[in-house]
Amino acid sequence: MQNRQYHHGDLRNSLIEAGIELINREGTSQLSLRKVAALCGVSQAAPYSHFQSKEDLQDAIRDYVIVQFMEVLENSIKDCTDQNNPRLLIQMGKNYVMFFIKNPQYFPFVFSQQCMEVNLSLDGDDTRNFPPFQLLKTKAVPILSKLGMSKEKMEDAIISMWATVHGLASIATMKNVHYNKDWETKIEDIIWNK
Amino acid sequence: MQNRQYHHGDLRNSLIEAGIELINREGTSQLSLRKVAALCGVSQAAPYSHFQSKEDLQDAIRDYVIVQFMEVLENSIKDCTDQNNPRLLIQMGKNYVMFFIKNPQYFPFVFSQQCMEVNLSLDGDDTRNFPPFQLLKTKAVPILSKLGMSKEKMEDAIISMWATVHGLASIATMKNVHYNKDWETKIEDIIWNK
DNA sequence: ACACAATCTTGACACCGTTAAGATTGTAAC
DNA sequence: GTTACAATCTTAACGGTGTCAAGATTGTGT
Repeated sequence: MQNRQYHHGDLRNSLIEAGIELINREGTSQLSLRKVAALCGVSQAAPYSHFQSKEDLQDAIRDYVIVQFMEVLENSIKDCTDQNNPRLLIQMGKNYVMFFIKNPQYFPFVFSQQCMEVNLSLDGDDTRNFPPFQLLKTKAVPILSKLGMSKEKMEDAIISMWATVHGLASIATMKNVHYNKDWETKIEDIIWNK
Repeated sequence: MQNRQYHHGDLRNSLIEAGIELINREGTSQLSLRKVAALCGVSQAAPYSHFQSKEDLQDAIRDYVIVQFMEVLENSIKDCTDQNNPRLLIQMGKNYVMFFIKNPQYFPFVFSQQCMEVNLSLDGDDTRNFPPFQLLKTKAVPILSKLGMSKEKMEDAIISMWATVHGLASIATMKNVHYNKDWETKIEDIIWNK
């Protein structure tokens, strides 16, 4: 691992982390393979030993961000003793929005492209489902079942929940949005107001 | 207006329409000044006589799309005899989502950047507010007032309504979304389910 | 007829993603 | 230890991009 000539040692991960740094510093639109390579001190074509294309690197960075996102969501409900309390869903929703308010650059990056599978239906294949929505599904189904909700209504309700928090995150992370209240304390009121 | 040498005649509008065509045909990411110029039969630098930058052209195209969008929203409620019927808000919401389902390319384009002002609060300056949200505001306030809703709750409710339909549009226009039902007939159920 | 401003072209620059060809290095087999 | 091989990285080049400077063309008003 000497003074790194040629072999970097851990270039793949370094490229991902440099990409994260670039997105945070200059925004999603400023992410480029050449800048990321330069940040890692390698030539412009070096990334192609680890990624097939820029989109491939973006996918890897996206996965990296989603892992962080999932940690936040899971931490937000791990203290709930009663896993059947509807408050659990509010907690998750609140943290969904706050994650992107705290990292506004991540929102257009995570949702810019087409790269993730989403299964909105309650039946069907969930194996490759977008992890945050899959988490909502698995947590919401038992809670709503206990409330006596039909399967049809349940599907609508779960989509509605995701749409609300996702839309709120989208709106709150827009650049020229003026809101004279504190998101952290208001999100809950807004979500409830359905 | 002969056989257009040099002076095109209506290049500014032609560039905007060519941009629209390009977005519909190849997607937002494929929009480029040079392609748009080529579509209009002018040189690569010609657009700079009418737009300061690519972003400036994008803003003009965005305005053009938003005008179409506003026509759809206004048409969706012009037949409502009772302007105080809450159904009016559902109608608008449904058409908000359907506009982007019918034109999926427009969603990432209209909401990609930072160029529009948004005032979420009920007070404050609405003169340059994002027109679709401003329309929702002006229509929702009298309806919710008649229902006896407080101003504080009203603000939350209006934000919540926008978030829900906006999130629904965002989700429905994602590329790899699987939904085994018809959006047109289900949107209303999903919105109601709050 | 002239002057001027608006409009458009040509040519260049830096940056970008991507590829081909080849150089360097770690590793496993002998 | 030497040798072969695969992985990794570099250099050089291609076409595409936004942008700017210089100058050519044209409509318009004096």
